[in-house]
Amino acid sequence: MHNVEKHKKQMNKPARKSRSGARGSITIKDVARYAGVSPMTVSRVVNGSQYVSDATRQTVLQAVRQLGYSPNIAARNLASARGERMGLLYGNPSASYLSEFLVGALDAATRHGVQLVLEKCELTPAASRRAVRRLVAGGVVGVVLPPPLCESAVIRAELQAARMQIVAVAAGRPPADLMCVRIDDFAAAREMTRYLLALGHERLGFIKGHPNQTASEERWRGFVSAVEEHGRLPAPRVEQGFFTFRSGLDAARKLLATEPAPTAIFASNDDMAAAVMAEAHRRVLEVPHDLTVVGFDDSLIASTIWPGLSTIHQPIAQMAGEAVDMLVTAVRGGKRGAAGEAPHRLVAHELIARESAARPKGAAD
Amino acid sequence: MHNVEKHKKQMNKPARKSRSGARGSITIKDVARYAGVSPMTVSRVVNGSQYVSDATRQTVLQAVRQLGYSPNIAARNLASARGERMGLLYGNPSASYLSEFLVGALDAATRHGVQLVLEKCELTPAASRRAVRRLVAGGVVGVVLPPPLCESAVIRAELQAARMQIVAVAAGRPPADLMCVRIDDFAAAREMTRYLLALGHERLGFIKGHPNQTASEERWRGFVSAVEEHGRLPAPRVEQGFFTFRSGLDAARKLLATEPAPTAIFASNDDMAAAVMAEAHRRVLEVPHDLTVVGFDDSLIASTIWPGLSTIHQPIAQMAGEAVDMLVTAVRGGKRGAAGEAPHRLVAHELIARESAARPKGAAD
DNA sequence: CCCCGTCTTGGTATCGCTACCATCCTCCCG
DNA sequence: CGGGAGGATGGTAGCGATACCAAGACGGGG
Repeated sequence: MHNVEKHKKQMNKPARKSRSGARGSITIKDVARYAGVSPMTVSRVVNGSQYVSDATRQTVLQAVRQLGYSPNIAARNLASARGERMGLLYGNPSASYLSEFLVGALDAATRHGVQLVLEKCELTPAASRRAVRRLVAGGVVGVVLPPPLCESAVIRAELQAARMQIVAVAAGRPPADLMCVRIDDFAAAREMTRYLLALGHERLGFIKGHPNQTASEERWRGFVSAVEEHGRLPAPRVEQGFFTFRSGLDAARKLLATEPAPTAIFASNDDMAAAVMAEAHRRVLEVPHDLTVVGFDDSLIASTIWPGLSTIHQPIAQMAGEAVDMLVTAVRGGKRGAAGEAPHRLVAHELIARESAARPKGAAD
Repeated sequence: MHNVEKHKKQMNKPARKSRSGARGSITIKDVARYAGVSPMTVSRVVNGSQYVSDATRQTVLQAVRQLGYSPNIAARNLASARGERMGLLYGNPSASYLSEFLVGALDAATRHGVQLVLEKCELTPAASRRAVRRLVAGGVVGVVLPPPLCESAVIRAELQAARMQIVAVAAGRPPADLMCVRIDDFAAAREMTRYLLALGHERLGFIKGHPNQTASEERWRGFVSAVEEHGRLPAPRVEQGFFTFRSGLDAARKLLATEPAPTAIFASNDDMAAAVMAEAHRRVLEVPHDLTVVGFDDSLIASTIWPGLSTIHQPIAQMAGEAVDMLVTAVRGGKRGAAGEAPHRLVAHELIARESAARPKGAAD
């Protein structure tokens, strides 16, 4: 209070609010008038400039609060040449993935004041071309590429031809010249496998992911790595899957038909893990008592079904947000970096232990 | 071509593109200069005004295409007082629901040039209050309310106190004074039940939805209605569920333990239906040969699992889009309609027949 | 042949904000 | 005690588009 008076910044108290634009909303000028400063100062306060005295800042902040001022993004974007459009090209990842992804991306977009444009795209070259054309027509300057689209060389080529900035998300093993946000699929799969081994499982089954995604191979490598570092195990049973429930069902059928059957099955994603659980039930095997099942992704189904699936969690929303951050930086910085290294960001995954994993039946308790 | 020359609109062909703002992008003025018309005319063409001659329109359109012009949304919003912020308050609907919802909402938002602000909110009064406060602080003027939040009187009250426009989506039986987009849960459930009856099922089981959602009751009423209109059936078995997989599992256990067991079970949503299938498998019942299972919502899980779940599809993205349309209309039209009837929009649902439903075992083929 | 209404088109003034520069004040150092 | 560095503030000029009004062009009725 003292500060305020000393600095002669007193609140004017005009009875009527918002009389300026007649458009109803409060503008920066209203706040300026109310706080007895210039619009520029208000702008500085709102944007966190250091060149404002504390006293003034407080006065302005109070005025903002009292008037319920919120800056007009359109004007702000216009004046500061922000508000670029960013594209989000999505294929058909699982809906739960997309959902979280959207939340994260949209949040970051709002924070940066950029607009997010969604575009759906099949994996065919023709569809890619069409999608990219639509993005270009929409004035999009950068694109976020969630899986599985980030694996498509065609789409990347199309986008690069259109001189778009690209950030791939969650590609297993991305090219070095592509900006990318991802988890370490290798380390995560290794960690999960170690977890199974630590529980005492020795007869392991593994269901691989779709061969056209590099993440599949990374997860497989992680599994193998843990098995090898443990040593002295019977050779694990392996089946090829394609990330779908159906393919998981087929794989599970084969794995459980072998004799002796695995005591733990690690599926490369949750959909397939859920299928393993379904097949186990049909064979009247209790999960986790008779069979341990774990997945990867922590997708919706993992926590929907019962017992809950132990799996690897990716902070999808956070990753999407960082991808947008990265894109904004790249676009604003204008860093068409000399074709060399592009920024890669590795975020932490997390092993979520739910009810689907336990010690094998024979094990000492 | 003749038209063009007659009207003296010839393309100037300045070699260099985009020289104005040095900000890189092409502005309306560039196009105007290139096409030899005034910026206003370009604006009219781009916005589809009727007061432009065909010849001029063509010239301008070509200029737009050649220059790759795309209007600056920020400027447009600023000049035309658009670009309002709309909120999307989401609780924890299934992720797949949210995902589709976001896609539809975001698309509509982009179309209208409004910004979409996401806000997560638990169902407690405190959390609601906080969420609403954040929305207000964010300058949001209208809110879309997907289920289950649209059922919360607390949230509605909070929002109304903040003088927000509200559109509820998919509330089963919404108050008349609330703008709303939904399907006819009653009719849909009746249709599904008739479908089961038409297949020849007579011993039916039904799992109710969460009692705090009006949609649950509507679906139940639809089921009852179809059963009654058919007449002469053994009384259906009914269990209370809560829309979760776990609750479906419990309900299924009870339903399948009765003697004689139902030949068809209608769960009030897909998660519970999936649980019924899981429980059936554990009892070594083949779906659909030994038991028919149907759900409601066509959520992700319905098409993920095998056999695929027959269910009721809601056009979620479309509904979200219409909700945003409605909100924009309400906000721009300033229709604080006299507390009476608010617009309700009923969209068509669709019965999706997948593999989980078939004639009962005993039935003549 | 004039006048007026309708179709087209162009100017001008913002919209709300920030970039940029000018200014003024304060305080420190020689 | 003067000069200068740098903090704090204000003024001005747009950003790129549309709203609104004014003004030509054109054709038909009196």
